[in-house]
Amino acid sequence: MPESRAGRPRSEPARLAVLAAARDLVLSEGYERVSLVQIAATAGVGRQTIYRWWRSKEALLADAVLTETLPLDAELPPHTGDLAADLRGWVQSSIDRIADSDAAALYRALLAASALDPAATARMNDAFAAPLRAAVHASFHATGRGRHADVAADVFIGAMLNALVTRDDAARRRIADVVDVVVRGTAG
Amino acid sequence: MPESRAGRPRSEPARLAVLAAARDLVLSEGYERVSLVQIAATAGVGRQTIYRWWRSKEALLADAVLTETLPLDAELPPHTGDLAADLRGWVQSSIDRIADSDAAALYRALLAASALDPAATARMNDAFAAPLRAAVHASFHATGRGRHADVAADVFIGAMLNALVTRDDAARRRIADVVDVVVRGTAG
Amino acid sequence: MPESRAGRPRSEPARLAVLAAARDLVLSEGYERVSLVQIAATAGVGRQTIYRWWRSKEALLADAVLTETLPLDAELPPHTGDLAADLRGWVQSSIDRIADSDAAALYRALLAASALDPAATARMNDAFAAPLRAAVHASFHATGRGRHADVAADVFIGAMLNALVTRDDAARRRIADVVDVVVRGTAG
Amino acid sequence: MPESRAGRPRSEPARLAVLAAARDLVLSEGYERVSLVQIAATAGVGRQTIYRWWRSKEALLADAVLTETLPLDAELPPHTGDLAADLRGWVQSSIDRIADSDAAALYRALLAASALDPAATARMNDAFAAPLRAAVHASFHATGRGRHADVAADVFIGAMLNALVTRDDAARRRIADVVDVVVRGTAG
DNA sequence: GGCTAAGCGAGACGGTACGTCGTGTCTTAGA
DNA sequence: TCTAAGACACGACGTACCGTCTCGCTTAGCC
Repeated sequence: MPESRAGRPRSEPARLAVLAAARDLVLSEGYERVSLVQIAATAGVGRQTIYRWWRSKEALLADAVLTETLPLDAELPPHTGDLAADLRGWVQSSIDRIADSDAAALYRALLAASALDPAATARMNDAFAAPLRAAVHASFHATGRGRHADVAADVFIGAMLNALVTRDDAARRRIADVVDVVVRGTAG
Repeated sequence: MPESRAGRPRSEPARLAVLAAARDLVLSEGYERVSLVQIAATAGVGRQTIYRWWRSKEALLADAVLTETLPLDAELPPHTGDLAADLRGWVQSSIDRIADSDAAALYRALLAASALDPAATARMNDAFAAPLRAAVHASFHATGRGRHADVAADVFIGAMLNALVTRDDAARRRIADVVDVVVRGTAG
Repeated sequence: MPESRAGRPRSEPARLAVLAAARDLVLSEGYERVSLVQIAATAGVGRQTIYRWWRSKEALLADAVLTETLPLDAELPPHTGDLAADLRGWVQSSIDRIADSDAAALYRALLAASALDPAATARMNDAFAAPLRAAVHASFHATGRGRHADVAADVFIGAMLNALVTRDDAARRRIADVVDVVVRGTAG
Repeated sequence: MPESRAGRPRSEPARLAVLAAARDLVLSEGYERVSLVQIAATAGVGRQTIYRWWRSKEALLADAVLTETLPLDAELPPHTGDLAADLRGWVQSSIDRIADSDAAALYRALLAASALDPAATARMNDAFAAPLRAAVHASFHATGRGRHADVAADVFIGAMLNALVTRDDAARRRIADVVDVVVRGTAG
């Protein structure tokens, strides 16, 4: 029995309460204005317990934001034979899910953290870019556009980032058109 | 009745020293870790002097980052008759100028600030998105693609954001291909 | 002009408010249970201001207790010709002033600090033992008992310490008898 | 029905290790700076074990200090017929034993605890004042000075406290003279 | 040329958050 | 039921920073 450790085990409920409290406070107070004291109080947890799980407030927030933001679907959109329509629906619904929700602030926080911290970038890639890229690869290879898959994924990811960071609803609605342009531009 | 007031005039050299110090410290310490005390000391300036020019640390950093990051060229790329080649060169050189430079950290800081603060978003739009969008509009209208101008601008901006935030050199190099796809996809 | 320093001068009112708050809280909460947060809040002062004046909570409490406890009278008791009566009245009133007052807790705190910290001992000596010793010296030399002055002072100080630390009212009342015994024992 | 309870019996070695560790740490770190964590670690004991024997850190320290400081001899000094000489030797050797030893810090800690906490005062009284007072009573009654016994005990205790708290070697050496003065002052 | 007023560097002010440490309780596995 | 180990809630400590205020001094425009 190698893994049984002495002493009282760490409280997973406490950890989850902290993550939930962090998410709620990022949403209600804003990423930059959350304090550990607030988080601990909201979670009903001692401050030291937070530092037992995370090295710093920064690490906690990175974890909380990543845990509480849903990763994009890596599943292929259902094939109807019409690539443009399939992608359009899938990309549009992805960005809508991100930008419509109350959690848009969490995604923006995730983006900001990534811009400032390479480590956060890697984690955002795992949850965000990589699944999307995989799905696009599958679709594009299935339709003979394999060599354009990475470029297309760049474009979709970029368009989402743009809509997210600018909060520009018009840009968000134009994402369907972006898909059409890319599908046309990668034909043949 | 001139608006010159009595008393000693504000020191422009002090203001510039503050901006330079802010930029240097963002680069050397990181956006989140700069402190006003550091900035004031580095600039050889009293703290109150900074607050005489900017309302808050946040405002100073936004201003410093924006002042010290070069806005994209709003000038139309020189027309050679080959839209794809013109755009490709212009977009690629823009992103290279941003991402190659030591100041990439400043651009990332600007992006992070925009993600967290709508006010910063507006300023970033003025300096970046708007000029780029204007240039694309001009090019696209001149080549009969006017109705696709906004979508194309979305894509170029997005691709740049993606390359910037992910620090992915491969994605950066693919931006030339992005331009080609968009030009093809908006033909006719 | 050697002493004029740059910057805002330190606030003497703030310092005094801190000392008063420290004294009040030692009296109401007990020496061991006072917290700097309480003191700062009671004094209406930022915590950093306290650390600007004192190096630590310990240093503040030592200073506060010493400042707020009245030193013994170093003045000679009025000579009536009856040394025993003069000393008796003076010693008894000294111990009564210490032990009767609400500030007894402050004197006990001072004693405890002295027991634990030689630096505090020196300060207590200045405020407490030295004046008493000086007064006893004067009286004893004036009455031909000079060579017993130090011993007598030891006894009076010790008796006071005993009454103070034991909180024993009977011992306190016996201090008058202590004086008589010493006067008798040092005669001739 | 014996009062032995079911389950594992408490570990007396653990208790003694805790007391020894507490004493050592008071000596090496200082009374105010000892922590339970240190004590437990030094004693090789779990923290809960300490709380099974003592109600609080304070109670442990009081107990440790008292256990590790030798109480004064309550035994009468051997009668030689010369009260002054007998007392002088006994009192002087008592204070020397206290103040010379490495454990002087423990006695001072005990004194400090007594000044701050009435409960500690009671314990100190049991170990120190009461035995000394009993011995003095016996001696004084045996020599017809019974009515001065309490006063004399006050003086001896006080002189010891004074020497202990002030760390003043001269005062310590004068204790022999104190005895002489008291013996003279209580004659007849 | 002196007066007035605002800016200047410096640094203390009240507050708030951070990350660490200590206390006393609780919860594991094991003796 | 005790043991060592260690997590738990709580709260104090000392530091860092923010944005404001207050010194003595400097630097302009206006009388």
